[in-house]
Amino acid sequence: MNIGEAGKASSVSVKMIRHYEANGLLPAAPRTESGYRVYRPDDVHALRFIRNARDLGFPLAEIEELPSLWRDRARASAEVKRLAMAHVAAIEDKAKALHAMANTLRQLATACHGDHRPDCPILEGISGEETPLPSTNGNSGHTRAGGMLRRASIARAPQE
Amino acid sequence: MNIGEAGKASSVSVKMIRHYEANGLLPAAPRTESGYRVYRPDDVHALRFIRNARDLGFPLAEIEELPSLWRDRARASAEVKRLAMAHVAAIEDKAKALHAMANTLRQLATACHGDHRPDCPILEGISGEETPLPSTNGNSGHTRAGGMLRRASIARAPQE
DNA sequence: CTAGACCCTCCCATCGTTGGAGGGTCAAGC
DNA sequence: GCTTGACCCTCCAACGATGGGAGGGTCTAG
Repeated sequence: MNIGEAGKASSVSVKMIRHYEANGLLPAAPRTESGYRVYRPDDVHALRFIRNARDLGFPLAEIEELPSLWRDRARASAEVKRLAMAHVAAIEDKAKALHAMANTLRQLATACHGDHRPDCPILEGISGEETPLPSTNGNSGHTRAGGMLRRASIARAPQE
Repeated sequence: MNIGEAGKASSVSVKMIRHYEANGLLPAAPRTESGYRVYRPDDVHALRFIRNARDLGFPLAEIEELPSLWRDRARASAEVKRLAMAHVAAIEDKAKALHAMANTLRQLATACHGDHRPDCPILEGISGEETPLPSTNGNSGHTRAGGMLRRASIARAPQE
C-alpha cells in the first residue's frame, strides 16, 4: 500500500511517516520504480506503535529505543519497565507542576473582583517579586523539561 | 544599567531579553552611543512580570496582552480574570491528560514482571490497536495542545 | 596598553508537527 | 490518445521558548 493508505490505517500523518523515516525512527520503506514508498500491514503495526507511544508522552528518541528492546528479548521487560516507570515519574512531576500553576492562578483570580475596578490582584500577583510557585518541585536537578515528557499534548486521541 | 545587570535582577536571561525585544513583547530599549541597551528599574519590573507570567505557564503571546490590559485600566480586571480562568482551565485539562497517561503507563508497568521473561505487557499494551487513553479527554475539539499552555516546563523555579 | 568582562548582531539547534512550493505519477473518464 | 484530479515526491520554512556559538565591538581595571 502507499503512504497515504498506511497513514490512514495507522492514524499517523503522511508528513510524520516521512519525517520518522528521515530521522531513522523507521527503516526506509522500499520504493516502486517511480519512487513511491510501499508499505505492508506489518509497517502499519509499527506506525501504530509509534503513535500510541507518542500519545503516552514518550519522546521520539525513547520510542526509538523501545522496539529495539523488543527485538532484543533477552533483556526485554526489565529495561522496558524501568524506562516506563521513569517516564511515569516524569509525567507525574509535570502534572504536579501544572496543578501548582493552576492553583496559584486560581487564587489570584479568586481575589479578583472581575469588574471595572482598576486594581487587579492577578496582575499585581504576577508582578510580585517571586512567583508564589509552591515547592511542588521535588525537584531533581534536571534543568529543563526533564528529558522525557515534553510534548504530551492534551488528550489527542479523539482528534481523528 | 546594562542588559546583563537587568537580566540578573529579573532572572531573565540576556538571550531572552533580546528575544523578547525582537518579538515586540518588550519595547526597544534605548541605546548608548556604542549601541548598548540601557535599562531602568522599571524595566526590570516589567521583565520580572514576564518571567513570573511565563512561570505560570502563559504563552508569550498572552503575556503580551496582559500589560496592555493593565495600562488600559478601564477594562482591567474583568478581562484579565477571564483570561486567567481560561488559562487555569487549560492547565487543568493538560494536567488531567498527564494523569491519564501516567495511569495507563503505570498499569502496563505493573503488569510487567520486570525480569527477563520475553513477554512484556508494556510493549504489548503500546502495540495495541488503540491506546487505552481513558476518556479524560472531555475534550473540546482543539486540535493540538490547546492554544495556551504549551511550554510549562517542570517546576523551573529552582533552576536559577 | 592590554586582558577580560561585557555587549552587539547573526545563524543554528532543539522538539514535534504542520504548511507550502514546485514537480512527478497514476487512474479514471472522455 | 489526452486531460483532470488525487496522489506521491523532495525541499524549505515556520511555530514556541530557549540555548549555543561565531565573529566582532566596547568598556574598565590594572
